Amino acid sequence: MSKMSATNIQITPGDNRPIFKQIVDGLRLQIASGELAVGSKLPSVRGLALQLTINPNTVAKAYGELTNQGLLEARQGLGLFVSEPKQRYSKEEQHKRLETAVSALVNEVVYLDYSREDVIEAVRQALNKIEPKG
Amino acid sequence: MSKMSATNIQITPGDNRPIFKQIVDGLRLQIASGELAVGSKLPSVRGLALQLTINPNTVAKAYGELTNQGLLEARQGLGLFVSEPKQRYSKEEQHKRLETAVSALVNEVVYLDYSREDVIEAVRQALNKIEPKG
DNA sequence: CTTACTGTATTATTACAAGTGGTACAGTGG
DNA sequence: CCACTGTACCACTTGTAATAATACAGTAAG
Repeated sequence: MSKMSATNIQITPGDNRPIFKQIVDGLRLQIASGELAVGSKLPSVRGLALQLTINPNTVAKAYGELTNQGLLEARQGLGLFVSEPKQRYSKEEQHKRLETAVSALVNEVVYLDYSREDVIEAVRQALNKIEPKG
Repeated sequence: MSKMSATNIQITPGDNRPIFKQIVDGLRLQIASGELAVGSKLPSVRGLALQLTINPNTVAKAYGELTNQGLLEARQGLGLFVSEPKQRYSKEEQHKRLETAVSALVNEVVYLDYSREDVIEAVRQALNKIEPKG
């Protein structure tokens, strides 16, 4: 009963993001949506690397990133666990990140044949998928 | 009367995007908003490089990217001009790009202390800024 | 024709990120 | 002790970003 950690992380070769980034993003979403509950244990660095057939260092890099972000906590010798999310950005930093992310979105879709409402609706649906009670 | 091309492109050192990407994004937005009208001439590769104190090759790379995207057209020996925007993505490609862009946004803001409505409102305002009659 | 401007292409070099591979170490639990 | 954890290195390869220096064909004006 020790193999409770089978996160549905998928590495898609067609993705333009680096592997470690795909892992970070994937886990962030799973944690945000509650699919990965607070306190649950993650697959080991070597285990997930074996499962995804990638290098353990790549997994470690992703885990380290998430640990720095405060989403994971390590218990020495035991493994990594999902921790209580805590806000570590200042008001200004948060605003800047929101603006940057929004600008990136607008830049991407500005020449797509979608109306403003189409884009906004897509954002709304994506947000609703993540945390039904956000 | 030949110096009509003073695009307000700015290279911010704090930006995590590469220089050529900043130029591409900046020009895309200026063209989309009409700030750079169709048919207007762009600063020369060497001129803009001098103005931004960057390498001409970097400007050429950005211009080449925009030309590939169909936003610019070169008239041999004369310079680059903003061309009529033409859609070159399939329905599926457009949908994929929208979804990818939206996912990236959601990933960025999911742990920021903003409500769904806050995020959507930020997107709406950013879209309104771009093309008032989109 | 000459000169000076356009975009474009090529080659070289430097710097850095991403990924793989291997090794090592401290802490934990059987 | 032994097998498992995360973490930290080091070396190597690959690809991208940026700078630098040329070179070439087309255009316009003198």
